[in-house]
Order: sequence, then C-alpha cells, then structure tokens
Amino acid sequence: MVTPQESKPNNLVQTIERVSLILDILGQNPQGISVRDLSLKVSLPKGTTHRLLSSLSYLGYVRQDPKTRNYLLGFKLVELGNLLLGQLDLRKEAEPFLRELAERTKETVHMVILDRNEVVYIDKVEVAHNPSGLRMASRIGLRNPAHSSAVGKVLLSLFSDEALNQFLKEKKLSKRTEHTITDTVQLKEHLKMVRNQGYAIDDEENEKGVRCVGAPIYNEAGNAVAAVSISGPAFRVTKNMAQETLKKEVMKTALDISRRLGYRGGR
Amino acid sequence: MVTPQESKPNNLVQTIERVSLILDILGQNPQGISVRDLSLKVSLPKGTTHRLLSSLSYLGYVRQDPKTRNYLLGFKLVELGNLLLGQLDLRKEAEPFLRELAERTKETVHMVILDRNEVVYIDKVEVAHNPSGLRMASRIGLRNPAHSSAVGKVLLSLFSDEALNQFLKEKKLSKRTEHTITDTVQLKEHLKMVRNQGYAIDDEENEKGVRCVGAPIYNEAGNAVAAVSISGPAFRVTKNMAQETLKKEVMKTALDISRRLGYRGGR
DNA sequence: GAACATCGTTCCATAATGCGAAACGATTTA
DNA sequence: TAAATCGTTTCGCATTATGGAACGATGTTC
Repeated sequence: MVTPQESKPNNLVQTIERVSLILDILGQNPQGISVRDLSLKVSLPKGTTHRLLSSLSYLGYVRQDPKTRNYLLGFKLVELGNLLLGQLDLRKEAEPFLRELAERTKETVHMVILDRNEVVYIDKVEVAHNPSGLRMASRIGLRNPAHSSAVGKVLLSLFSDEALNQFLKEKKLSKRTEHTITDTVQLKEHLKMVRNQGYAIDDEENEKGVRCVGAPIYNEAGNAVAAVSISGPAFRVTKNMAQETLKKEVMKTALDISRRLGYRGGR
Repeated sequence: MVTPQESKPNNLVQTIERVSLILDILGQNPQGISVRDLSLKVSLPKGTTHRLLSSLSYLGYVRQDPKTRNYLLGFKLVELGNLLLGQLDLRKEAEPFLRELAERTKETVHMVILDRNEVVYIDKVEVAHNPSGLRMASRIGLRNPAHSSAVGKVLLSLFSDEALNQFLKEKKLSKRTEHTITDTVQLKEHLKMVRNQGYAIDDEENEKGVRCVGAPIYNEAGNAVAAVSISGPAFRVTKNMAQETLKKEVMKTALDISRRLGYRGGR
C-alpha cells in the first residue's frame, strides 16, 4: 500500500493557509514578534494580521506577551499535540522498553513513526547524566528526512517497490552532511542491505558528529509501524560499537516492543 | 498587574472558530471520525466540513487514516506544541531538579505555569517503577482549574487583590470533588494561609484519591512564574507526609529552581 | 453478484464573509 | 512637547468561502 502524498487542494481555504504560515513564523520567534513585523513577513496588511491574531489568541493557539505586546505560540498547541501523543497506544506500550534501553546503553533513545514519508519523533529518552553531558538537539515532534536517518532508512527498507518509487518521486534526497546518500541507485542498494540486516546505521548522514542505529517495530499484522534508535556522538558510538553491541540491543528492544504489540514473526 | 482575560473579539474569524471546534472534536476521537459524523457534530454541511478538513490535512494539522478514511489530529500539532515547550527556558533549567525530586520522593513531579488563569502542565517526571505501579492520569499540556490544585492555589496566593478579584470574576469555583473549595470567602482565607506557609496542599480537591503538595518558582524579578508539585495516591501521600517531609522537599526544589533563574529572595 | 445504500469528494452559482485602506488611540522616542 | 510608531478598530466593498446538489467509490444486503 502506498501512503499518498497529501496533494495541494485546489480549493485550499485561504484563512487556514494564512494561519498556518503565521503559526510557523511565531514558532521561529521564541521571544515573540510584533504585529507589524509579522504582517511584513506574511505580506498582509497590519489590520488583517491583527484580526487573525486576535481570533487565534481568543482560542488559545496564540498568546500575547502583556509587556512587549509581542505575539507567541499559545498553549492550546501543547494541549492538542500532547493529546495526540497520548492517544498513540504504541507509545504507551513502548515506553518502559525505551527507558530500559537508554539505561543499559547510556545513550539517547528515540522512537519515531513515518508521517507523509518523513520521520517524526514521538518519544525520546535521555539518561539523566550521560557520560559526556552532551544532549541531542532532537525534540519530540521534530521531523527529519527518511533517507538520512537510521530510523528512516530502516522503515524505507521495508517499503514495497511501488511505495519506494513513490517516495523517491515526491522527496528529493537532500544532502544533509557529506555522508548523506543522495543517489537513488545507491540508496536502493543500501536499503536492500538494511532489509537483510534488519537494522540500519546512520553514519553521520543526518548530522555531523552523530551516529545512530535503528531497528523496526512491527504490529500484530506484521507491518512496520515505527522504529527505535540509539543515537550518540560519533566518538563514543563508533562504527564497531554500532555494528556489534548497539545493533543487538536496538534489535532486541524493537522485537520486544513488537511482541508487545502482538507481533508473531521474527523467528 | 492583571493578566487580562482574553475577551471574545467581535470580529472573530469564522474559519478559525470552526477549525478550532473541529480540532477539539478530533481530539476527543482517538480512533478518528468520519466526515459525516464530524459534519453532524459541528453542524456544518458535509461539503464545508470536507473542505476545511482537506485544507487542514494538507498543512498537517489533521491526518486521514488511509484504511478507515477517518480523520484524526495531525502531527503538525505535536511539532508546534513541542516547539513551544522547547522555547521555555524555565523548562530547560528546571528539568534536572524535577528529576532529582521525583527520584528522591518516588512520586510524580509536575511543573506548571498559569495561562489565562488556568494551570497548564509543562513538565512531568515519573519514576520508572513507583511503589504501587500507579500512574497519574496527568499529561503535559493538560489544563486544570487553579482553585482546586496545589500548584494553582500556591500561585493564586501570590496574586494581588486586584488580580485575585479578576480571577474570581471570570472563573467560577467548580466543584471537582467533595473537598474542593468552592466558596469565595473560604478560598480567600485559605490563600492567605498558603501565602504565609509558602506551599499549598491539594487534599483530594481536584481528583478523588490524589493528594499533592506545591510550591512556587520565582524568576529574577521576584515574580512567581511557575510552580512545582509532588502528586501521589492519598493512601501513600498522607496529610502528615505532605506537611512534613514532602513540603520541605518541594519547597527546596522550587527554591533551587528559582535561584537558578536568578532569584535572590527567600532568605 | 446485482442493486442499493452510504459514504467521501467535487462542483458552482450565490451572498455572506473576510478584506484591507484608513482612521484612531496609546506608547515611546526625539 | 511634538512627532513618530506602534497596536487596534472601523466599515464599505468584492473576494472568498459557502453549502446544496451531483458525482463517484466503497461496501453492504438480499
């Protein structure tokens, strides 16, 4: 089955489009932004921008700093976003396993799903005091390309030919670092290998200095619905480490979670 | 200074109002909802509902289950919500202290802020295996009334008379349990005591069987900007426990965080 | 397996809704 | 004190969203 790319509706509601743009811009301004500056950024008259903001503000999607009068993102978004996260059964089931994995390996553990052919982080477990004190820049809700991450590649490796071609058609393989696989043929070869191994390594392909190992989580029906990964600084997560110990740890955790979801395969 | 209630704009944009209603309803339906059922719930024609959904879907605020064709909340909300959380410096600074508090007390720790005179959970730390295996139903992003929670009361206790009257005018003191303080005069008396103590106890006032202890977090300017609490089942968090050991723990953590934020008061 | 029922989706003439230039009022700056 | 620069509000106009109806796809019933 092919997850269809959400095509641009020909009758996109103008207000919704504008609101989305406004929220994106507010997200980029942690200290808030004035009506004037915002109106310039969205190329709308001040009056129009203000009307949209006051409606959004009333409903909680936006808030206004009483001192600076700047507008910021509102907590309604936190409410809805975490409501959605809380509705993911997968997350509830997986959490203890993720914690355990983080504890054992002392590295950061992520769980992701695929949404519109992109990786979305739906959980993250960090150990309180990891050896180096380094913290991953990742955040729950963050999106990453599939082709440059361990979790993404391991999920892509289980795509049907049809779905993979669809993916390649709609996404271009952006070069995130010098190690990113940006060639279609090369990626296809690589994915074959990943599929056979049952895990993927992100060898500084998404972010310089960060190496990850990822494995797929299957549901009862045997479909890969998510992926787990261990991420860490490349100097600690060496290639050897990844291919030896970490690979086993991640695969075990992924299988445990899959079993928990009713998966019956995997030997 | 009075935090103003967000008054209903006389020129509320219809589309935004409708979208907000739709998202709220989607949030109530974890398994998704059909266009038809949704159109009935929002009292809009199917065509109109569908147009709004497809616009929202294109932008990621909503997603459609390919099998059931039901509509669900989309991950754009997780993205924006967690982006906002990540922008709260308070949260970054406080996190290690919250973890430590949870570890020491083996109970669930919350951090909240006040938004539109309601309590919003912005962080939650649970110990992996708490004694009873009970888990709080709370969730980051959740809103609670201020008058029935320890964190809410401790923040209300620091309101100016003006601000408190404003609060009482706009919120009615809903009776959440048989212990909830619903009388204005009684609440004012109680808040005086809380202010003197420097901490508040929620004695099953918000949820039956749950007791909490909360203390305020101050910023550099000496304003209470947030609150921490310990919550647990009433049989474990007894009144004595709360007033003796837990009170001290929470207040210490709150002060530590306040200091971290540059607060110079508190003896 | 054919006819029906029930969805989700698209269409299009209509008018209601949001639009935005301009005025207003409140702060801040010169 | 004056001027400049905001945020906010207003209101007549026309663009935009509206929603009833038709279409098409899916699955259900007999």
